[in-house]
Amino acid sequence: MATPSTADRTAAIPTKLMRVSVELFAEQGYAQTSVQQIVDAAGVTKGAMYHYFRSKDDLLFDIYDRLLSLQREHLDEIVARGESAIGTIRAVCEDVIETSIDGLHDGAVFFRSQHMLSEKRQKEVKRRRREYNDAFEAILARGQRDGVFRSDIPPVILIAHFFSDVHYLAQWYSPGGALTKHQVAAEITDLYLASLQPAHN
Amino acid sequence: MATPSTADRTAAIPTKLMRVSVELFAEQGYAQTSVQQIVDAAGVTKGAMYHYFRSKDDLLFDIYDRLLSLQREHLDEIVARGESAIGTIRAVCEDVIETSIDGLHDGAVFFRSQHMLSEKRQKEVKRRRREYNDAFEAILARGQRDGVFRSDIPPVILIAHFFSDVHYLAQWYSPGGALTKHQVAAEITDLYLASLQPAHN
DNA sequence: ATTGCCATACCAACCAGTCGGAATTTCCGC
DNA sequence: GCGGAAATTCCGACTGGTTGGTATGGCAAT
Repeated sequence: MATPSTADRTAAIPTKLMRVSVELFAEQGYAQTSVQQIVDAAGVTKGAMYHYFRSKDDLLFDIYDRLLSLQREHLDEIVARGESAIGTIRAVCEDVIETSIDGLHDGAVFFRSQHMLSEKRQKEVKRRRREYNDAFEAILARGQRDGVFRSDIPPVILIAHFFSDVHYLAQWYSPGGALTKHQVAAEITDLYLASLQPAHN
Repeated sequence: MATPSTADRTAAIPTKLMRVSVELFAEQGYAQTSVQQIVDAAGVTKGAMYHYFRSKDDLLFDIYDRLLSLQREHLDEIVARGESAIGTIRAVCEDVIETSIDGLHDGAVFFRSQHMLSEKRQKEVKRRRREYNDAFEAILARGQRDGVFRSDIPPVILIAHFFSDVHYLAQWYSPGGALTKHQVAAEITDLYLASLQPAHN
């Protein structure tokens, strides 16, 4: 049959809604995007949307949930490899950047629309981000014990110095440009690792 | 007299409105802040606000205008000193960070609410930011010619690597914490300069 | 016939911006 | 320095339009 099965259809609509809403949120911002726009762009009606999502807020939170889960998953996998501190940091750094480029839209929404979430969900997002931070800090600390990372700068600054690049990506990187994501990931990682080196005497 | 002079009064209300609106925008976001909230917090009414500002948009743009002008001014002053490329970059870097910390609220609004501005004003903001970028890039290029900065990484990445830290500041830095702004400025600048160093052989 | 899926019509809430006018200050001729 | 007209500053009720969310009902499948 030409028509998709029921299971495909019911799965297709929520997916379509999420894809479309991310794009619109990234382009226009969460507040500037009306539910009507979303459902129009997705080719359905409000009835369908409110059947699958309890609120517009849910649509936004799902973006966060997806990204947070994905990054956490990747981090755990890389740490589990048991490489050296430098190797681990390099792998994490490159992976996060490439992943962020793959989902540039998500990233843009992520960093701009936190305060649009309900108090409760903001807390949730913060908690999971802190978890990620802590895991990252642990790798840094290991490198410092091993003497391969500088210890003269507070960890909080070292961490911020890394995440700032990831945040900023959506502000300047354009997939159509001259730089491939692998290049960007490798080069930013290089810069970061260079700044982590202990002072040479 | 106990009552302030006329000149003070007429200047006081727009100033108060701007101060209050920055705080509210930073806390709740531009879209989530109603004009009513702003005027209530400022202790005036809508009539007063719409007497001094043509729209809510104006209130937001003024924040951008102020910050953009200030930063540009500082940059020009530092470049005019005619120091070495390294010295200039260091001074610019430290100054931008300290200035950003002084106006953390402004920064938070700045980086989150660009898309709330009218198309025209977004263009204007972009233009002025690009001007700043170009001036910054010129300093980098000079350092590369002098051989004190690495040349194996595209300037656009070098620039992004710097601005990302400034952007991210409002996300993690808290003025009440253990770190002074001078410390933070000096240490982030250190990290940046370390990553700029040519590969040692 | 009952249940999940979705369209259409509708609503109550809210919000940026307006408007007529009141209060106050500034200006100016004398 | 004074009287009053003109201009400025500010008030607050009101409006047109939009929005997130709901209620009702039809349709298809089990």
